[in-house]
Amino acid sequence: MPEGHTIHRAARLQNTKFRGSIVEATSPQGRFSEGAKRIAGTKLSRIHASGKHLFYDFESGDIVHVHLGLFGKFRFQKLPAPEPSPNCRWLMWNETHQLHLAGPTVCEVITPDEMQGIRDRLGPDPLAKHAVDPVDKLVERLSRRSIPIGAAIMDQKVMAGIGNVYRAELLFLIGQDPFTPAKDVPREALEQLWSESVRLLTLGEKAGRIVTTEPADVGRSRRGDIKAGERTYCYKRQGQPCRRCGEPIRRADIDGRNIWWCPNHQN
DNA sequence: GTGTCATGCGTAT
DNA sequence: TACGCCTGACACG
Repeated sequence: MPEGHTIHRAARLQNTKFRGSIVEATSPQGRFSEGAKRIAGTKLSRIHASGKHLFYDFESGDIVHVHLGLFGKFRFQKLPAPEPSPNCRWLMWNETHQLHLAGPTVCEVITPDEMQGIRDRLGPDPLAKHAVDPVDKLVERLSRRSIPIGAAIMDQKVMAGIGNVYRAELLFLIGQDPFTPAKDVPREALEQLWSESVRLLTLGEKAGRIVTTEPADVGRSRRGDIKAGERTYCYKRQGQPCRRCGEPIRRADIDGRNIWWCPNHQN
């Protein structure tokens, strides 16, 4: 389930077991054999995330760059662990734990310069520790663009880490029509967009899942009680009543991806 | 078993 | 706008 929260969570959890240790590595599926051979037996300094990109810094200067794409999945297992699946692209382990990666869009060894290039191309990341003037950057990147705001915030150069679920939920929460041209969205709304994205992705990073609803809106008393099917306001809810006003949620297509919204109070 | 869809993104047309 | 890549879950027969 890879939006930015998943990637930052992976970095945080994997650091607890791998940071500072000598690791071994293979590529059961074969497509990362050269890379695995290169890092095997070396020290992993730290793991960090930018938007949906994960970076594994090795003491040698090599960096493993991973992007999960739509299908990529990690299994983070205590040893002894089951045999890796045949489609495992990258298997990495130390004395106590193993990391099993399957189905990523990207798994490659890069240089620090290449990593910097990737990071430079990303917009502000709501989960970055010290984002500098993020709202100014949003304003700058959107002020001349006539594409719908719903398309713009999926562009990782505008904002890093937002995917299709958070897109729908963020626009719902700030009451913004997804089809408004990006340049016509007032700064005030972009300020809200930023603060809500920080709040929601932080929640998602902690919980390990996307939950955007408030307990009161789904008839519960505590966040911990929110069940599957009650965790979003819009996402995949076409035809169902808006949790805030009862209006049927609508669905449309923006650039080949589904978007859901409440036509009554997103405008 | 087959077909469809999915929380992504780069490249070609 | 379409297609390719990569996997898994689910609906349907």
